[in-house]
Amino acid sequence: MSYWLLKSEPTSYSTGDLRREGKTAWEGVRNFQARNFLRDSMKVGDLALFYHSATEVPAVAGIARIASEAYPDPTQFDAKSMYFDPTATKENPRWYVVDVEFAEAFAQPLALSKLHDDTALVGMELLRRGSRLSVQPVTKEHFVHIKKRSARALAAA
DNA sequence: GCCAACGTTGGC
DNA sequence: GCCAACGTTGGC
Repeated sequence: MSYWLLKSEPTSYSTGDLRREGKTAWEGVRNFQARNFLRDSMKVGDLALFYHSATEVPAVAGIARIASEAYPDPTQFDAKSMYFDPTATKENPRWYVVDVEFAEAFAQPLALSKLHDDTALVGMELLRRGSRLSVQPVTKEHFVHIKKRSARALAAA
């Protein structure tokens, strides 16, 4: 079983949205490295940190569970979608999605600034300067540590 | 809004 | 295959 981190701008899709819907197709990944992780390495049952990016307080806000194998991203074929890709064909899709389902919303999101202060998280891809990868692997140790920190934040609140 | 870092495209 | 130009991401 593997661990991941998924970025989303909360104005576009947040942990609250996932909690409400229960499950969603993780659409719109348009970076090859991120796609390869989705398509080739994610397995049903894997867990992912749900990260809120490009927002006032960037933070890990919850946990999602991978709920399907990868399949072609339907938005690449939809001329009306902002994710439309004219180079993609049904025979030769370029972009993929997995379904993700709600697992947990942190009572108190763990801010990026707090994560930067945490010596247990040294080497985490998210904390690398200039890191933009929207789908990234997370070590089990880092995943467990962040989950524990969120539980402590909950207990302290 | 600024801007550094990064990924992709396309001319050569 | 190189690399400049461009567009995007995302923290601040």
